[in-house]
Amino acid sequence: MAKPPKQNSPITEHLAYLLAQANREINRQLELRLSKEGVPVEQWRILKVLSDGNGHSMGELADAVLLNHPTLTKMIDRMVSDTLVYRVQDPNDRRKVLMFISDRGKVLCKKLNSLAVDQEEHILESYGDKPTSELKRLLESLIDSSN
Amino acid sequence: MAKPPKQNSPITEHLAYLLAQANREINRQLELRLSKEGVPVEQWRILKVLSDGNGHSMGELADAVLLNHPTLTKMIDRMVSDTLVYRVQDPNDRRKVLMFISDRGKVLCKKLNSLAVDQEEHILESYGDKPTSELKRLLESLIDSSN
DNA sequence: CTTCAATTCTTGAATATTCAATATTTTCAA
DNA sequence: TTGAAAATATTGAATATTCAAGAATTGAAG
Repeated sequence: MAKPPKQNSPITEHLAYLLAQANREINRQLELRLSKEGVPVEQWRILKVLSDGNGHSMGELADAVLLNHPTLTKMIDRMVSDTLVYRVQDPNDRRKVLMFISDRGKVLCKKLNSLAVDQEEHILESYGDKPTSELKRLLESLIDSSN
Repeated sequence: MAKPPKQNSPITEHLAYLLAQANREINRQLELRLSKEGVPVEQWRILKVLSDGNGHSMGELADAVLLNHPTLTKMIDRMVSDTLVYRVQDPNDRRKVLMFISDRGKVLCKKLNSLAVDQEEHILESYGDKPTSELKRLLESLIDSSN
């Protein structure tokens, strides 16, 4: 009797790979739009989180925008130079630094938001309304179940 | 009449963000497993693609494993040093280099595959069978619709 | 109170990635 | 057939990221 061929699944069937591939593609598209304003995706995320007007600590921010602490510190350094955001020492816990968005940052953030909305709309068109919201739902619950 | 507050959707609702977050988390888990063999995820992908025994050009490989050409070149340099893969000039088109997996590479790849399968099983358990295959289906069709 | 461990952020060195330029080979039109 | 354009891979310099260590502050136990 011949062994059944232990068919090893190709890499394209792994969830990790599909996620990486989809992420890469969607990110590439978004990057392309935001490059009109010369801003990397991560900076848009930072501006968007800060645009609630509240102060956010570096740790909080790093989690929210999916960056390591040192990487975030250096990116924030650049954004401070560009006067998009500014640092304030937290008066209640002086180990912490609170980040705020500047007026210039708010103006830029609005432009970026509309570029991003363009993309979302483009996805809705080509991919469909229902699959999009279904995909979002599934991704949220995957993330939940991973904690 | 007060304007309705133009509620700007938080970043956590954007598809691009959800994909990045899910990808980061799943990739982190996979990295953790593969680190048992001291191998980065990208090298596992390379080995897996090459394990069909056929020669693959650098361009083909770069597409398949989601890496830029120069990044791939340098990663392959390391893997050649580790005798996991080797280069052969394509006899039919001498601009190309064909990559092959070595015996050592095959042995390592098998170990890595089972570590990756562990992870997939862990996801199936905590996230569920049906949501997983549904998510895969949606990701594939998103990727399709983006080309 | 004092001291020691934990938390938060930043820094500098090591490592990795990217961009632009280069070298080689092939393709194809004139 | 020749010469210019395209395709393929690599290199080196510029840039970005990461890891490990450091500085400052807080918390909490003795």
